[in-house]
Amino acid sequence: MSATRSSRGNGAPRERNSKAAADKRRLILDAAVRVFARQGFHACRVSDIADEAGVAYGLVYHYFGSKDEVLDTLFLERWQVMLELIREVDAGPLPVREKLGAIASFIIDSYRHDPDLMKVIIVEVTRAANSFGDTHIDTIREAYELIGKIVQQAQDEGVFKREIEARFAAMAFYGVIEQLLTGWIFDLLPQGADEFERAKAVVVETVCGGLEAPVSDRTTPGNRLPQ
Amino acid sequence: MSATRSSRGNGAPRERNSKAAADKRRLILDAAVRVFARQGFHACRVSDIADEAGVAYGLVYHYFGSKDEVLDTLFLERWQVMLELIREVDAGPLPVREKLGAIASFIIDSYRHDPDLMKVIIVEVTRAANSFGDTHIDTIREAYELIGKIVQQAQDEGVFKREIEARFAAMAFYGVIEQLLTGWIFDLLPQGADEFERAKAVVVETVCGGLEAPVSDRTTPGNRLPQ
DNA sequence: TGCAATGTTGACTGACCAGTCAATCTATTT
DNA sequence: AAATAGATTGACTGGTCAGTCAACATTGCA
Repeated sequence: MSATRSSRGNGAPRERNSKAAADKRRLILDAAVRVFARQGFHACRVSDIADEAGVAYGLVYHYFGSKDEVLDTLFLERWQVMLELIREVDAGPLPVREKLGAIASFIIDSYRHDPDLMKVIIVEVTRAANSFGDTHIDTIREAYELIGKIVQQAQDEGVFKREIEARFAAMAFYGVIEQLLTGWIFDLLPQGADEFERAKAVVVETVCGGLEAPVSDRTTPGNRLPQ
Repeated sequence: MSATRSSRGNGAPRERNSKAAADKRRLILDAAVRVFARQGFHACRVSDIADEAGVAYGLVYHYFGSKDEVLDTLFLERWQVMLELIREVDAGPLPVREKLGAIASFIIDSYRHDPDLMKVIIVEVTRAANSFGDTHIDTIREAYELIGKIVQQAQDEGVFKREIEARFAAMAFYGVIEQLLTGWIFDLLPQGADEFERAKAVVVETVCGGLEAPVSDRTTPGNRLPQ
């Protein structure tokens, strides 16, 4: 399965018909999201994707080097956007609580906006050791590390207590979010605009509540990170 | 893939050679854990399991109805033990923090004792919507609900604040644990006896810290659950 | 000793499906 | 209008693998 990864890095043809071509490519990607979400990556056939997109079987291979590459593309496309968001938040001047709140909001809104895509990313990539998770491990790790950096800074400022290692705290934070999405994906938690908003509050309340230092410690600024 | 689920519910032959037969069965199960952990359920062949166990291909089908049934068995075997532990803890008289601590300890110790098995359960079942996760959803849900019950009780006692719904809190708690295991599985977090112990503290600190009510609210006992 | 009954073997089959490719179509350029 | 290049089609192939089965082995009992 994971043998034939990629081969034609580009995917999208250049000039000329590029507009129409890009549209077809997107059509296939969107169809793939639906099919992967409905049947799972392993259980679906490439022909299911083609059928869902209303194109011929071979066209999938015109735009993508392999079935794997379709999923890779979907994952990277979304994860890069998320990494960018986290980097921006990290660089900004907000207090930790709001930084983490912004990240939680982004991920939960991603789910609200396209639950199928997030389902596919979580189910087929983020948790899939031995297959896609392993392939993209460095990309995934980067998110954890950026969150860890935010926690670290809060610890340096004395807002978060130091007893809990930043790495651990970052995993905890991300874990809570992903588990909430998992709850929605498996239909274990009710969904809806209200629920999503409340979930955002839960993430921040729960995790930050447990990480914050007693008010006294707000002294000792410690050494901030160079940048 | 998920078509031929079960057919011979028993699996273990009865009397007579039952001792030796049970051993062979276990031999196959243990081999399957290693193979599933190493290659993943989808990527491995039944012959890999047979080879790893040092038995003939056909013997796997003597003890199990299908490849799926092997994984089902591994999952259920472990999950039932966990459910029992949670039920005991729930019924006991400990304060919430210790109840949740005991659950976190159990899961983390399960990983320490048999990381391959926990890897398989998390990667192939717990997060696998559309395949095994879907099949076992009710069994999985039960764990979340039992944890929710513990949180609920703490809220009734005024130890945990009521703003965060028990269901959410339970998911958050479990999510933190599973994400830590995921960190170890993907080699994103260092492992070792010390790390595991610290992780237990992190889970309880982080989540309970965020859920506990300010000391004042310890009044209003509210209505306890009937039992 | 002989006869069930269960344990064990591995070659074989039938279905399935990712990926290929030669042919056809469409648009753009000159 | 002819030429070129990319877009689109879908039948076909080659390999893979879950599951079957008929034969052989071992065990316990009568």
